[in-house]
Amino acid sequence: MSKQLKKINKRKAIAKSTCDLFITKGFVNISISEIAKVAGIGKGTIYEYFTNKEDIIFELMSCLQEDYDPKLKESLQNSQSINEKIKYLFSLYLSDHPTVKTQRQIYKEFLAVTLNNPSAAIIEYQNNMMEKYTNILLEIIQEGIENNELKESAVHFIPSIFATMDGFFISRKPKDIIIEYIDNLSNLLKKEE
Amino acid sequence: MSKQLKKINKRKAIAKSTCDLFITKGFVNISISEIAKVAGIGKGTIYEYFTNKEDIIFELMSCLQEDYDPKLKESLQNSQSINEKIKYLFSLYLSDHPTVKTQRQIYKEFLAVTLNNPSAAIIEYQNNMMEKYTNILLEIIQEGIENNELKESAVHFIPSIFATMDGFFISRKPKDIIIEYIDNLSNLLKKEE
Amino acid sequence: MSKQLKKINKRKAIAKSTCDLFITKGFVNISISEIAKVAGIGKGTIYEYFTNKEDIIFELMSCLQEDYDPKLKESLQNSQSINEKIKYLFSLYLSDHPTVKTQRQIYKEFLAVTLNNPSAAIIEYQNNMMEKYTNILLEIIQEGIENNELKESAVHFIPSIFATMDGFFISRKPKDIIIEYIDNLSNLLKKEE
Amino acid sequence: MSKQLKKINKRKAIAKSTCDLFITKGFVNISISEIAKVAGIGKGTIYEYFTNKEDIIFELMSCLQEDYDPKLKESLQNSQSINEKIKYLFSLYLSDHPTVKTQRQIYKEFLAVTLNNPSAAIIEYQNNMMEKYTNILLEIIQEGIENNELKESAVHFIPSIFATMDGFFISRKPKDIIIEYIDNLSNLLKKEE
DNA sequence: TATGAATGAGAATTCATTCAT
DNA sequence: CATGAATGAATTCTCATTCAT
Repeated sequence: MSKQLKKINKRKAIAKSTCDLFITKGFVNISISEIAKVAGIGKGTIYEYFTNKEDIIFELMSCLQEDYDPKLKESLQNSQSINEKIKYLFSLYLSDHPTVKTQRQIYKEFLAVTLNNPSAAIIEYQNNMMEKYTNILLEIIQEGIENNELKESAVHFIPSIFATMDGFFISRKPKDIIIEYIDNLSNLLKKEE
Repeated sequence: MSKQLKKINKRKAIAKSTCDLFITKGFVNISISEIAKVAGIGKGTIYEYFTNKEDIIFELMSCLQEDYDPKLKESLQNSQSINEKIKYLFSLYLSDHPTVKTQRQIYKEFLAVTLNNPSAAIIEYQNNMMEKYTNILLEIIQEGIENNELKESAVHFIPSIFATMDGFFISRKPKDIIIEYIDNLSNLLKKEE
Repeated sequence: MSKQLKKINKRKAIAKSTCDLFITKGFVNISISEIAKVAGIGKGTIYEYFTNKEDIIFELMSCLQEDYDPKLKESLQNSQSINEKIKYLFSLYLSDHPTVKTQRQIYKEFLAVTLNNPSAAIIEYQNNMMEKYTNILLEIIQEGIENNELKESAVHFIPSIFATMDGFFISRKPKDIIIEYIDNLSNLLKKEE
Repeated sequence: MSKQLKKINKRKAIAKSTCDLFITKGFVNISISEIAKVAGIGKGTIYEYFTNKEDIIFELMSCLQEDYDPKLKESLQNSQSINEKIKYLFSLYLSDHPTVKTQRQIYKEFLAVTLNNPSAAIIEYQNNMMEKYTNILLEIIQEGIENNELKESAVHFIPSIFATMDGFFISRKPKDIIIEYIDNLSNLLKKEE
């Protein structure tokens, strides 16, 4: 393994080891000392791999996506219906699977950080992430339109859907409200025959 | 003026005086010392009127709503169409009026605080606020249904619309995206003839 | 009632009203605000009657003695044996009577203050108090010697007995240890026949 | 020197460096800033070695005992008579040696802290300390009994003697009073022939 | 490369006391 | 007389970051 790869892997390992801590105490209430402790390394070593505290949660977000995305891709490929695909795409907001719940909580911490310190880098990161998932949704919906399952206007709702998810999410709406919303929107966008 | 009223008014005055500071630097980056300075009072005096820093932004939110709500009510009463009413209701997210822009930025700070410290009190405050505006939207939409302007299913989208607004908001989507969304949704919910 | 007497009485009343507070929280953990609150007066008014916080606990000590001393005197007069008299004299350290327990706890707070801030005035106050009770003990013991109940050397132990009581007291020794000590010393000082 | 040992030693060094400060101003009147200053370290560094202010005076007490105990042991071993041994045992309360005077004053501060904040940990610490010296006294007295120098009842006075010392101490009784007491008690406990 | 000891600026909060009403 | 609003100095403690080893 090259030196650089080794460094990248350690960076990932450190970030992942902080996961529980972020969830339990929340980003703002965690100190570098605590992070170093759970990572099993020295305080100074943190700064060999990260430029600052925020850098860590971004890496963590990336790691979680690295885990999440292939699974998502697979789920999407195995899905038959549009409905099913959408359900998988939004599993971050809905799933009760422990792994996903963890990812969801980290995402909340991430959102809090982006609100507290909206630096250019953060905004870009956030936009890229949003774009990635939006594109996936776009593909699903376009497929639905091509299959005559969805109205053409469905495409206009793509940018809003993730916004709605985030909105439900930050106001802590229960899962069933979210599902209801997806169902209602699906009905509305379904091609009537 | 009674003593108690005087105290309430001063509390409001202090909260309002911090408005610019919250917008410029953001809640987390402000110290009590700075707040006391812009309020023109001693550090200790802050604690005569507020139990802690968060208390201040809640009071500020309340003050802004106290100013905002009567204007909103008036605007709604003077509006003829449903579209217009909805536009007014969402003006917090859209208006370029300096006062509203200020309110919008404070709302963002407020959201950040709710994400950082989701205490029971905060969640309740947030829920009450959400409920208030949701009820207004409900009235507007029910009126539209009664007037045969909207589909009955429109009522199902009420809980999601504020979520969508918040979602657009926290991901810093530009105004026109938001307007586009409202228009698209309006079209979809419009009763077809 | 003369103006001055009125003032003195109010001073006493304020001091007494703080009694529970001192016991519950301890002198160092109490603020003037709290004192004013339980006294049912304004914060500023405290300074009309006391020069500072310590002044209050001294007044309180005095008040408690004013209540305690006549009762003690009466008990001593009604006692037949020396043993009984000594028991009454040390009731501050021993009694389970609620009133006395209160006095005991206040005495502990008082001791803490004298250790923290051994000003000349405090030391004098403490010495006077000690002298008063020492003299009572002296009388009791001299009576015992005259009655041929006690050895003459008993008189030498007078200064030490209160010290021993205080020592047991500050190291929180249980009541039975203290009683045992008194019994042992009594035996030792008893005139052998 | 191992890292841990280094840390322990620095902890001791810091505690010892504060000694004069505690004596001059008293525990309650000292700030962490002052402590850091006399220790020649940064304010934050204090918290690398101590959990709080009280922790420092406990460490200081321990350090002084570490110095005191071997000397005491030696003195006791070199002593011939019981009287002499007792005198050494109580030297903390009596000696005019500068080192011991310092230890005495720190002990007073320690007592003040125990009265102000009678936490479980403090009480335990205090009890252990008391037990240690009580056991030494017990050995001395038992030896005296075995040698037929002391009455058997002498053993009953062991628990009280340190209490008496502390009592004399906190009411600032002069040395000769304390010596007189020891002499009187010795006489009383001496086996009569 | 890894470390953790050292730090001092800065945080929130408290509080005895004053003084205008 | 009584008050309580106002205060700012002072307090304890935190923490991201640096740097010598």
